[in-house]
Amino acid sequence: MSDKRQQLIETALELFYQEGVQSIGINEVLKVSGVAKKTLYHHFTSKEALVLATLETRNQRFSQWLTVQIAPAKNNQELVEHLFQSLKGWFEDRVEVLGEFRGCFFINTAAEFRDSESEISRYCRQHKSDIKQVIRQQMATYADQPDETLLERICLLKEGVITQAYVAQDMSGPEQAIELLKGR
Amino acid sequence: MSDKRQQLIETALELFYQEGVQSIGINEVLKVSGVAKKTLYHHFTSKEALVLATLETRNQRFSQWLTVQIAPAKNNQELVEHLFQSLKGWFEDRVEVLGEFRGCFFINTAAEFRDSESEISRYCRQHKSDIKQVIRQQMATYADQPDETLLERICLLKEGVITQAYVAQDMSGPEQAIELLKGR
DNA sequence: TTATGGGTAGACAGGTCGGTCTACTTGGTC
DNA sequence: GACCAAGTAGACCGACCTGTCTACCCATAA
Repeated sequence: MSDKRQQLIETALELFYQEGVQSIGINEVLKVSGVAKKTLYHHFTSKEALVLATLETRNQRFSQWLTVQIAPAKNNQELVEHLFQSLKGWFEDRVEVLGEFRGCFFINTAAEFRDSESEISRYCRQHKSDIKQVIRQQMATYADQPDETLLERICLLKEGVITQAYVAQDMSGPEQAIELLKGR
Repeated sequence: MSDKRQQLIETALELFYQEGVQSIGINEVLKVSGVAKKTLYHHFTSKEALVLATLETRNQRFSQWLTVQIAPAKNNQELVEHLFQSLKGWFEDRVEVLGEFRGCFFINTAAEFRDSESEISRYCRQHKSDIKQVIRQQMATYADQPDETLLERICLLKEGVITQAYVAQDMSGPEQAIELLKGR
């Protein structure tokens, strides 16, 4: 992948995540990245293609980060602890690779593109199942049969804590989720 | 309130909720409502003022609907049951007053307006505490001291089930939330 | 040297955006 | 009838949007 292509994606991802895909036009991406318009259209057929590339980059980055965060977990209790404490670190801007917390890029982007059959919405949906798979795979490192019920609950609470942190500016979700899952 | 003002809010709310605030320009609101532009600016100083009016209308509508749905609850277990089954009905388009399900208008709008200090974001935040109060008040009808921990958990799971229903198109959240809260 | 690929600045096009304004109509009240 | 409030159609404005295109440059490989 070329330097310019990467530079465009990085710049666009940062701007889109902070401000919103529809709030940032391609001229702003070009101005901030210092790349020429023709170069942008050399690498991407449209703004949508650029948006999808930012989603893919974010997906890989988030998946990798989470994979590392939960890797030490040797049982379900540790998994829950690692996962939600990691999310808390994200909300509190302690994860540089994920940028200043502005909620979940995928939730936000799905909100901006309401047509659930659009490629962008479908990609956001895919991200959610990708993350579920990341968690399931970690469960599989210490259990023959991952606890599917627990997995469902973790994913449900994950959406809850993220949304609450962003919309309500309430960062207490992770501790609550940990306590709640201890009850089972 | 005048007929035209009400007509503008209703039309804008429907369009904004289905498509997104930034995806619908005022010219589209005018075309669909059949109201003249000068009339719109007679009633609202700006598009933002119209957006805030739609948020208020939605807030009242959702609060009222939820109040009615959970009114029969005589204990925490019933409250949880009524609340989450009501949400499920919403997701499955069984609540006409809330329109075709497109997630939470407040979550979506907060995603479209990323500046958390904007009036719009602050209103979305306010909505979340208003709904929390609706639930707390219902708890107070059958308990001297509402269970604040349960209330927190309900709100957390409420965000989770809504987000998951919208982004992941997974409507199984409410049953999971009910089971999870039974464990406490 | 030539060809190719990647890149530059930025003008241009057609369209939409939010908001302002002209000129006029209608209905109700005094 | 005069006045006021609410309303109409829609032109206009400046700004911004996405995408196309001209004319040109630079580096590398053959």
